[in-house]
Amino acid sequence: MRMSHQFGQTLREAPAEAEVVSHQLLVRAGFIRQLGAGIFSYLGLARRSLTKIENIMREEINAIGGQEVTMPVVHPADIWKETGRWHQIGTEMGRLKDKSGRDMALAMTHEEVVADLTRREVQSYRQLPMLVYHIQTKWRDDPRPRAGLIRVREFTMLDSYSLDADEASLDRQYRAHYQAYFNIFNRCALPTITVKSDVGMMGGSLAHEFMYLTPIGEDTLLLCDHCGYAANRQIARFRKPATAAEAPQPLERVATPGVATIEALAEFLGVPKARTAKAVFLIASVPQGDSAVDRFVLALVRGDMEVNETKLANAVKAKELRPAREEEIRAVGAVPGYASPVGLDPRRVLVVVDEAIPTSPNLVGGANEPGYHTRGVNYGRDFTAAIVADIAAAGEGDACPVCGHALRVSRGVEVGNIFKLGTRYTDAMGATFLDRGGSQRAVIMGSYGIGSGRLLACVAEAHHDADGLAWPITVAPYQVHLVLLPDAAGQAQREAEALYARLQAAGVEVLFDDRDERPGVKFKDADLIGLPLRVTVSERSLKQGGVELKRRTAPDRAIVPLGQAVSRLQAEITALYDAIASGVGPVPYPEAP
RNA sequence: CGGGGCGUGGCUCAGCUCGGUUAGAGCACACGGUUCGGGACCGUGAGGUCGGAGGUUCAAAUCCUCUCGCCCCGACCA
Repeated sequence: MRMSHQFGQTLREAPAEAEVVSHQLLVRAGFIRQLGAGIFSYLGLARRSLTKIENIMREEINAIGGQEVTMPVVHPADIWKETGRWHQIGTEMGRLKDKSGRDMALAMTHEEVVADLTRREVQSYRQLPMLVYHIQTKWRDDPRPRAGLIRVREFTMLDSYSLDADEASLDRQYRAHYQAYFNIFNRCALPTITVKSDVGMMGGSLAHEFMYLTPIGEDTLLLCDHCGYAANRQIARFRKPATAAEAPQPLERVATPGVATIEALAEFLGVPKARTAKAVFLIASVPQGDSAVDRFVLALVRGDMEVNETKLANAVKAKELRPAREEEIRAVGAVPGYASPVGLDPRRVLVVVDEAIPTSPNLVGGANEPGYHTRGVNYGRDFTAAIVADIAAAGEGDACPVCGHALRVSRGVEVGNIFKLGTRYTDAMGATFLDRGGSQRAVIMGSYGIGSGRLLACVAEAHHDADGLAWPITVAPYQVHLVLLPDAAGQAQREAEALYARLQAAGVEVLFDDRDERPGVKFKDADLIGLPLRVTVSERSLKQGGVELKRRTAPDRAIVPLGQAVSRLQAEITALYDAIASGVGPVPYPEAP
């Protein structure tokens, strides 16, 4: 490609709205342009990198038995109504009507389409297992797109769907993806870890997320450096410090004027926070049939802990949780700041307590009366809960649920995830097969996804310096940046043109800077675009005996004779590929629960 | 959706508080010249419904109302 005719120019300054470095650099280097909030065009350079990423995805998924298909971006709403997600999913789904007024949906994901295909195509266990995948556009009307390509509304995703006759077979496909995904990320030179994750709107029984650790990440992760436990904060467990067993004390009302927080309460009464109970009020929207009903929830955790809303939502099977408003709290007879489940009407309040509450005797709770608390509150004797579950949030320094060592908090970007879905979609849509014994059963599904644009952005985050991008060769839009610095005699031009032709003939991917620009501009642009290898042809280099070769990530420059330039570049390219290949290999599958 | 911020040539911004000539600068772009290995210099030039609509006023980029868009912070996801 000749830069003189490259569509899209480099920018000296990034647009003011670009905050994260991958966004700034991808825009400045001419990879992407924004059309609207979370909507981007991908120019030539980005397109080439994305194609490389997607081909890596194809190779790895083909290698575990995947068959590439293409499923539609626009769906009749009917299939989404069949699984109930038409109603369960809110504003995030893009909805439209066709000319006849029929409800249509923009694809957010493709479980419904896969299940529909499956019920048409699969009749027998003899056809299973199968794995279909595609690389296709999705639309999710995210409430808050941000950070360039990290979080967008229209995006392209590799998603694969496994179809199995039994759990053991699903498990094999799940594990195959676990490895294949690491291969994909390793081949893109993006360091990732896996964490156990919430199953969210997908449903299902087991899920892992692949995380690129970075402070700009939106997910909070809990990691154990000792045993390797890793989980998204949404579901992270931890060992809760036990409180000493003691005989139940009688209830005692104490005046605590102006003491409305746990901090203040613990200090006022001189008790540890672990001896207090914290009540949090929320309104849960719980699906019921095609609609949802609001439940008033009192969540109770010990004062030394926080409520984890994802865990709580799962415990009450809510699709949505929001904090209760003050008047809603008063309406059930509780008092903000002095609340307690003791004495509340269980018909109006769904009481959910953390699992640590029943084993923590003689807590201090609110008295449901301004300015008063109650000592000696005991679960079972003074109140009970509709649900007892783990609803407390893990945080920095909490004890690892597996080995007890301190957990560490880190931020990460979710670049991929894998789900064991089970039969949620195939049951709903009647995708069944006849098993060996002749009985009809639902196909068991798994779904697995990687966002290609987000992956590209993460690679940019991981590989750049003060001068610009520095692509790993597997993702770089071109392998070689050929820089021509013209001379008066025209020799450099002739040699550069000849080298450009020979490199192309040899199958080397070259970006040829043939523009009429000053050297400084060309070098700055080369660094900004970040191709792995740079070759300069100039009067100076020719005098020194050939062309100048430089790696983007190293300061050294070498003069290579013209006759050896192609073979030397090929050797460099091979070496760069080999270096990345050496980082690809089997990873252990975490067997621990 | 709640909170905050910003919309002025392709990009970065000034001008707005206190209304008043033809709305400015740098970068980028075109032409001429001098330059030519790390984002050159001089000259000339082109390019702007000041996001949009309505209002106040003799007069609006500037004040008011509405509206659209974008960014950031909190509840969701590849």
